[in-house]
Amino acid sequence: MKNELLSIGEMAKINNISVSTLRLYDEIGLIKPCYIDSESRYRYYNIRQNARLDMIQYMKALGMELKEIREVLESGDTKLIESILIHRKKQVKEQMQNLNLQLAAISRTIESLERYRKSPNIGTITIEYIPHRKIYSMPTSINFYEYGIEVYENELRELKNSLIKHNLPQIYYCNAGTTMKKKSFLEGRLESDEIFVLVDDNFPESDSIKRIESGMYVCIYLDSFDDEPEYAKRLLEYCTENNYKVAGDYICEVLTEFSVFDDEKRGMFLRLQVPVAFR
Amino acid sequence: MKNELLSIGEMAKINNISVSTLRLYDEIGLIKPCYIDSESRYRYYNIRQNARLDMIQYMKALGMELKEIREVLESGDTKLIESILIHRKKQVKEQMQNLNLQLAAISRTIESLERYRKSPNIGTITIEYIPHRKIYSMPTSINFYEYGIEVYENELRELKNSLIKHNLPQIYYCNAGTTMKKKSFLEGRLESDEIFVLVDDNFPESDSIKRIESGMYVCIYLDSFDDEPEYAKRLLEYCTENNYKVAGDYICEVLTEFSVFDDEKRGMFLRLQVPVAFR
DNA sequence: CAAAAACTCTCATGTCGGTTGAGAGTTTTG
DNA sequence: CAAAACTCTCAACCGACATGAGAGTTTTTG
Repeated sequence: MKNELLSIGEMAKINNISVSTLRLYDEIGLIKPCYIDSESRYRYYNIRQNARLDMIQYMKALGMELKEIREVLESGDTKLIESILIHRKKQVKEQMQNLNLQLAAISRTIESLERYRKSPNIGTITIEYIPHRKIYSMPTSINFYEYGIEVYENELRELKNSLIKHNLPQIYYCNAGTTMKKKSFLEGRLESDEIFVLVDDNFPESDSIKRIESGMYVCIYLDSFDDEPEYAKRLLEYCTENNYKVAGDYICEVLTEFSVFDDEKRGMFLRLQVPVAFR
Repeated sequence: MKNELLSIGEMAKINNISVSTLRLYDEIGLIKPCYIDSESRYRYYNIRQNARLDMIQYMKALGMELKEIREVLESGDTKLIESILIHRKKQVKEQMQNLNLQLAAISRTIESLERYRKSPNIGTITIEYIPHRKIYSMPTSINFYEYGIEVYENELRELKNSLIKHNLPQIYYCNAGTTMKKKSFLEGRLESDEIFVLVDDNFPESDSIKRIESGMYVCIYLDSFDDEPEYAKRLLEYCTENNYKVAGDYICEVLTEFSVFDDEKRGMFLRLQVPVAFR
């Protein structure tokens, strides 16, 4: 081996890159060895080619694709690289936003799991302060209490598609819930009013995004939609017996949902709640 | 088609997913159609299976891999999902850091391109205020001015590997530079002292990371390392003629580098500089 | 100077999360 | 009952490599 020339292994080592990557780069024309032995087909590089390889690695670190890098290297056009970078900048910003949403969602989910593990027994009634929340909601087109779970699932689909249409990250589609008018609840009629998902507090209020005020809520816990009618009744009875004055609409909130156990049912942890006023 | 069953196309549509994705999920066991016609092999889903599909899509939105999702669904273990999520959280945070670095590097590069286009003619001498900078540096093991570009390239490799060893993002490896002691410069001897890369201002100072103070610098612009000796000489002459008192070490800074034009040389834009004191 | 070790070659395959397409068969619609 | 719409399986493709087989080459070692 001549003094000046580096074998592919040496070139790889001094550049912290793998031999196969160098071969790939040769194949796609990113960086060709300066000399190829015509008999053995061995590739040999010149140390000066490091400059080009540095450039390649730098552009890669900027997130450019190999195809783009090749175009830049072929054209030698600084305008081209600039336009690619400006485009890339947008991409990166979007990715960061997505990651932020993901991170928040992951944290929410971990918390939700913790809550699930420490959850009260089914049927427990509590009186809790619940901070304010924001929801993305849609009126239900049918009273799904009168029909089966299929109708509820359809409503859910519509909510999901509506979220997508409104360009809201689909990641919010989880922990859904439904509301019922105070009047219906008090009169013991199960009449669905709205279906919703919780969203970030910093979304501006609008037609579909509204705020549920904080306050004291009487709550009852359960683990299946099937039991909602019965437990809603118990909740109402409890309020009546204890003379709590229902101060707003009824909410059925999904705290945790793991549809992992079988295909047929949503494995859930629910909290039915009504705001109550003291005095 | 029975009332209860959804064809794969219907299932796809109501879930905003493609038919082929559903087939893939079937194949890898994420979600199996509840009924397959034994003659036509057509897949049919139940609307209740949306719950499982929702779960899948949600976990996907959290950045989980399909394999992980399958494991969670198979085991039905909330501990498993939690450990995956905790791990994923770390990943996401790392990714965000990387993206932040990328974004900064992209912006620097775009600026550098702009600067390149508005750069003064070769040989221009300026007197400029240069804000303080931070550098990651290594002493040069040989005086590369005495040897060829190969020796300089070797020093560069060492700097690069040193960066990697110190766990500094490789993205800083760009816009390298070298320094020379004030004494050497004043006596007209070309003796390399250090080789460096610029790093973020918020890195803490250490053995290898130090601060170059802000100040007025006499500078000369050029476009090739080959010309450095000559232009360094001109810089010194200029200082002498104009009675500028050299106040610190000489710096050779790479402002822009595009090794795109050929394999043999670094296509560069350089600024030689010495700090000067006015009294 | 020969044998062993280390290296390199080409070519094929796998990774992930799908998408696209071909060619054949099935269901729905008018 | 024909046409349109749908679905099936199977294979190939994307990007940026990694891995491995089997053959050949170079370098090191004794």
